[in-house]
Amino acid sequence: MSETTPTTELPKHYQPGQTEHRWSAFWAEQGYFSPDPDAPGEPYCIAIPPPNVTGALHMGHGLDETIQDTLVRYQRMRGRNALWVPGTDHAGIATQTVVANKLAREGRRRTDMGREAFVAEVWKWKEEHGNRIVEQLKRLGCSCDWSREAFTLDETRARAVRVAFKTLYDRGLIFRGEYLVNWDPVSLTALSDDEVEYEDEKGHLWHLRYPLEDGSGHVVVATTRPETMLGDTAVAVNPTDERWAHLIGKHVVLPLMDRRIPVIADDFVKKDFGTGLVKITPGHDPNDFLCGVRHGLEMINVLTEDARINENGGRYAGLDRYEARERVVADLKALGLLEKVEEHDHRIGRGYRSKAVIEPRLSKQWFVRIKPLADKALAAVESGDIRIIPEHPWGDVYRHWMTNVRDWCISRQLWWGHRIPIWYRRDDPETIVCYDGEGLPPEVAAEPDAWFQDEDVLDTWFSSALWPASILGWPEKTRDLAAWYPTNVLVTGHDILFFWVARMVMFGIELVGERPFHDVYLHGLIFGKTFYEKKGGHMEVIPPLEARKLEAAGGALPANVTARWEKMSKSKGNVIDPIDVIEEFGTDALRLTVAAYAALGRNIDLDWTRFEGYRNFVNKLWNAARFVLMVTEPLTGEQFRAGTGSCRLAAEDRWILSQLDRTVAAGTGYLDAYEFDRFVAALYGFVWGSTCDWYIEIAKRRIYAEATDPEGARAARTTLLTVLEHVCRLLHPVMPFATEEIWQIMRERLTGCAPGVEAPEWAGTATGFARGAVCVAPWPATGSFARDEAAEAEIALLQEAAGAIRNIRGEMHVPVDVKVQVAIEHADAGARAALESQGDALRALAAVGRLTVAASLPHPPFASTYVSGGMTILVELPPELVEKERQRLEKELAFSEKGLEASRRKLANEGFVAKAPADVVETERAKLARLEADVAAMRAKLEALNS
RNA sequence: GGGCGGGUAGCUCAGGUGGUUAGAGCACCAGCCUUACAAGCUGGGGGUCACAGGUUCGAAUCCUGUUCCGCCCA
Repeated sequence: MSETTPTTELPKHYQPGQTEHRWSAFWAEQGYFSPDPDAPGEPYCIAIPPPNVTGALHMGHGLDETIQDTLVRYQRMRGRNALWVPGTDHAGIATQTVVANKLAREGRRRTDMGREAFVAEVWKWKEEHGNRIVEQLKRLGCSCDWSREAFTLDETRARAVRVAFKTLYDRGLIFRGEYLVNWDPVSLTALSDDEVEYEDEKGHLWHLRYPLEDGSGHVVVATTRPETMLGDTAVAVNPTDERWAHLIGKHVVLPLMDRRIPVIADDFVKKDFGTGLVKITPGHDPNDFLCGVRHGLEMINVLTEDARINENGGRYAGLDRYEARERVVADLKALGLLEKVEEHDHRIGRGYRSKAVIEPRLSKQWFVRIKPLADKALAAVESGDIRIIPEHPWGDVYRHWMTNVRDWCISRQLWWGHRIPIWYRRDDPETIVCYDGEGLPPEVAAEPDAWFQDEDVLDTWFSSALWPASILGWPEKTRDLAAWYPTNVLVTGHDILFFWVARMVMFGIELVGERPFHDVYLHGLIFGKTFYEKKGGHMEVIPPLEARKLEAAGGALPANVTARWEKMSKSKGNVIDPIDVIEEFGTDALRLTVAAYAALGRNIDLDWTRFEGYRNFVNKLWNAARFVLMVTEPLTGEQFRAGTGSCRLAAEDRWILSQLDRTVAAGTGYLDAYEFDRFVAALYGFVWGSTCDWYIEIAKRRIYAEATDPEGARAARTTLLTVLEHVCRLLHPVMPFATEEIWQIMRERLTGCAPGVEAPEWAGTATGFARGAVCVAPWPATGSFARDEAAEAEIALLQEAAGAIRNIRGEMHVPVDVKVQVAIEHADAGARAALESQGDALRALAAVGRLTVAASLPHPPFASTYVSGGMTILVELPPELVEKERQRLEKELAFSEKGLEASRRKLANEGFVAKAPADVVETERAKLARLEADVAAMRAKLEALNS
């Protein structure tokens, strides 16, 4: 057993840097977070959204991980057999790009090295850098089971991917087809629809003349991409467009290429766009492609894979697409075939990694047939098997997407990833073998030279889509899988609802046979504040350090500075690095802050200054704990074990325990409902507002009066420790480190047990001290302490009276060390008794000297007055303050009169009295009566002052 | 162009099914190093709840329109 830390040695400020590593190591040693699948307790499981293996922790992770850890810790404390599986994602394009760039800086080219050598380099990189993100997750306090850490490209996950692919292939749900894909001409790979980001860009609309074959003139087509005309195979008009009806069926001669192409009718053509005539390039435009399929048009590809014109582009072959555009336009102009050019905004797609302008491209790719999978995935949400939280708007977004989703292109022309498990016969590439075992399929092994494997790898999301099952060992029927699948909740940002969440649902249902999770909790995205300074005619980004000074300075911004909330990006200087926050404020403060921001369905505009507020809260709890530990030293473990029930509790004890019970009930409800912001607010208010501001201050009196009232001191001490111990357990899920630190100090003092050592004799007490750590202590139960409305009313009265006297003292500038004489009149006998019993507390809280309470009292020569609801408080003051009191009282009077007027208006309104519910009217009447009395009393007082 | 959010104090945000004299934290002002905490304590000032209509006895809350900001889809 280790030495108990003397309270006097506890630092005045909580020091996160000193405690966090210690408890992280302790939890790991104890194995608290590595559950056995056969252990008792209903299973509870979360699969982490795997961060990119090459990435670094950002605020989005800070939020995502905090929420998951809060849930897992909460459920673990509730007695669930809780498992949180960590892991990382191989992130195909991102990682390959990072490593290729690094090699390029060393003068080595991927294409020169060859596939095997390059992939080996990526693995090397992964081994060197993959741990960084894991270490950072640990710093966030994540209670993951690190022994089950998974990687989307490791052995187990690779097998899952092969089996998934083969199963889908055998069921006809994977097919190969020629499609127009989103081609990234820089990364040289196809991208899925959602890996393309669209943005508006200024461009032009070129009006081109295509001569009619019969020499009867020409048609004018409008296009934003004139170079694609090289691949045109038709001109289309809307069938209802009377202007051009006579052209349908005729032919035009495609300029520059001298190709004869038809004029066709298709209702996708918008009559009001350009001339109402559009050129059709099935090989290079998605709409035109579909049109081409409908009309059986020839599909001509005029671009190479790196976006140059190919041999189909005649004399333009070899030119880059933008050079070709200029040349085509110039040549058409020279031929008199350029009618006009207009300014035109259009949307262009860019690869979300490479930022290259995406080129629609015809090519052979593997696809997942989505419709049958989407139907089931849709049904799972419709039936309530899967709950999307918050339902609005994401439930509708999900449904809409699932009903309109297109086939999913899963081929990626990369080297880093799961190689497509397909082999083709060299002499007949239509002969295909799909194999889900390790190594080569038998027919290939028999004749290795006769076959070749597909060069491509699978889209990273293909392996991520299997994640909730593959982390538990699927396709093997493991004990983990039996215990923890389906997982309980998937926590992620709403930006990857389609990328990932939807695909997990589809694969889970189709391949594993069951939904991958019950709940999907989608949180908002995090934005940072960018500061701009007006300089001359333009706005300039203010660099981070200066920006932070501006923000910390508070108050309004200078006139030439404006701030906007934008996606965090380094160039804007609005990135907040969670590790920096942890260094400066501590992990608990970071977690409290993001949890407090996590209101359902909202994006988060993250403000630096909030971290400080929650750092202060952690420190507040720390100091409350220091105080409690200091003043409760005389209390023995046995006395404490007897509990608050063994004490003669005062009203304030019953009050705080009653408040505690309400907090337990509310807090539990909030966590069950994923309302983390409300949870934090409730606990913050209880700890700071109720416990520190009032209970501790009131309790001091009995502790210091121990000699005359030992029983009272014992009750106060027991209550203080009880409240603190419960607060530690309640706050632990969101604030793991400080609570473990405080709880262990307390526990060691009272039980004599070192961290981790169980204390069976404490089982069944109101505390969690039987267990060796707060992270495995039981969650506080609602109903452990009585709700005591009489005590609540008594303390509310004390708070009102203390507040009133403090207000008077403050407004009248009575020095702190001067005690005031106070007389309180109250019409109600019960209230008088309550005030009498709280007299000592009131004297201490409001620096009151003599205090008298009665139904009616002789008023002193001059006093400052507070009037409310049958209570009159008179604070004796020196006569020279009479003018000040007049002003103060007039302000109070004006305030009450305003309320009185509003109340009168309401009750004078016949409609209100007739139609409002009786209890509302009754409440209003009582309010009116109270305000009338208050106002009358204040007026009388003012008159007395004036006489 | 279609859809969905949002606009509440200088800043960040609360305000489930309409009924408080509209709240909190930070910032601001005044006073306090009162032995748990100055990362603190006490008091105070500050909002025509984006705008305009409407429904209702009653609207920050419900409806319509306008406007601004953001996101998603085409």
